[in-house]
Amino acid sequence: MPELPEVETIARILRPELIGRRIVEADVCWARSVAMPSSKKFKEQIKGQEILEVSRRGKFLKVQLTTYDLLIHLRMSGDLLIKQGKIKPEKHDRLIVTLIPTPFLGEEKGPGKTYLVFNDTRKFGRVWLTDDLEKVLGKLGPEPLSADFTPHWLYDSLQHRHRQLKPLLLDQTFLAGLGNIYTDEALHMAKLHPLVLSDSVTRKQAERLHQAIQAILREGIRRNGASIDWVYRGGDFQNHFRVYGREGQPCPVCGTHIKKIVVGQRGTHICPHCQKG
DNA sequence: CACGTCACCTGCGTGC
DNA sequence: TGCACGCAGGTGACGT
Repeated sequence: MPELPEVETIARILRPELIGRRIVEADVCWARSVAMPSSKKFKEQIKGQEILEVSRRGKFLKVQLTTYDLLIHLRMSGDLLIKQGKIKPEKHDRLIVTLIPTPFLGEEKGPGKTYLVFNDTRKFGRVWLTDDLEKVLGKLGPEPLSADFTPHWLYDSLQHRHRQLKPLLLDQTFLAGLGNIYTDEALHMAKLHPLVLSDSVTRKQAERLHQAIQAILREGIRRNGASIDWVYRGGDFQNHFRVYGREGQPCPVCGTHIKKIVVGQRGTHICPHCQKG
C-alpha cells in the first residue's frame, strides 16, 4: 500500500509518540510477519530496548533502538497505530509492542502504557530486528528527495539500462520509494509514456522526469499521503490524483480521457495525448 | 540482463 | 442472496 509519502507521513506521526519510550514486551500475533530473526528471538531481543529515533528509508520505516534497528515494511495493506490504555487486539493486528516512558521502569506502576500496533489485513508486511541495517536496506537505490538524486544521475542511470520506464521506476534497487500511484503520476507530469525504453530518454526528458518525481512526492507528503480503500490515515492526496484511478475521466492538462493499460502486471494510468509512446 | 508468471493474503465491487 | 471472478498502494522466487 504505502509508498514513500505515506511512510514519511507515518514516520512523522509516530516520531514524537515513540521517541524516549522503552519496549517492555512484543506480542507477535502472526509469526510470519516477523522476517528476522525468529519470532522467539525477536521477542527476547526487543525487550528492554529504548526507542532513540524514528525515520524512513525508501518504503521502510526505521525505528532505531538501543542496540538494534526495528525495520517495518507495510507492503500492500500494513498500517501502524498508536494506542493507549486498555486495548483489545483488532482482527488484523499482527504485532503489538508495549511501551512505557523511560523513567518508569516498573511495568505495573506509573502512567498508562502505550502500544505500537502493526495491523496488516493481507499479511504481506514484514518487520526485521537487526544490528546490520545493510543486510536489509543494502540494495536500495537512492532516496529520490536526497542530494544523491540529481538530474544527471537519473539521465546517466537510464542510459545504462535497457528497460521500460515504469517497471524500472518501480524497481527499489534503482530508486527507493516510488510505487504504482506515484510512478503513474510522475510519468504523467513528465509527459513520458510508461513503456518508453530507459536508454531512449533524452537529457531534457530525464530532467523533466527528475523534476516530476520530486514534485509529486513532495505534494504527496504535503498532503499527508493518500488514503484509499479501507486504509485511511488522514491524508488527502487521493483527491488530487491526475491519472491514477481516473480511467475515463478527463486529463487535467488536456482533457483527453485517461486510459488504463497493463504494464508489468500493474494497472497503469496514462493520458494518451500527453504521454506518447 | 530483462521480462513474464506465480506466489504470498484478505476483502471488496461487479456481474450473473 | 449467493457465488465466481477480477482487482488492489508490494516484492521475491522462478523460468525463459
